[in-house]
Amino acid sequence: MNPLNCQDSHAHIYAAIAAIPRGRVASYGAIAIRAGLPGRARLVGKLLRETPAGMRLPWHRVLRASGQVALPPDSAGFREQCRLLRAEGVEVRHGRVALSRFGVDGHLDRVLWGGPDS
DNA sequence: GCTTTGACGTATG
DNA sequence: TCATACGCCAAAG
Repeated sequence: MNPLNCQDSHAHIYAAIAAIPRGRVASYGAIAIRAGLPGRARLVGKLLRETPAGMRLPWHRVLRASGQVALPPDSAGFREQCRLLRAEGVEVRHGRVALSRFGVDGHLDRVLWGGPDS
């Protein structure tokens, strides 16, 4: 395979995140899987960390598998994420979201997220 | 080139 | 619910 593969991975990850419906959330692992990189959730986090501010990406919809926000509770990013989520109608309790209700990778919804038919 | 670090995940107790 | 252990891999030192 090409050494340029990692670049390709980035594109897939961005696409996966951009595909999260408004008012829903997805875990890093789910993003990784959708990007064709199972088991590489850390790469997703790495990428988001390095993502420039000018990027129009719904990064706030990406949470841990536990539903917890992956940023330090005392950081500005944490508050920003909670704010953006609530603005979309997602309930955030003590830095956590009920994936059973809002998670795209939950049980509801390969249908909701996968697209029209997948 | 080896070691450490990290916006993670799953398994166990 | 919390803590510990291990797997994963790119980037930085």
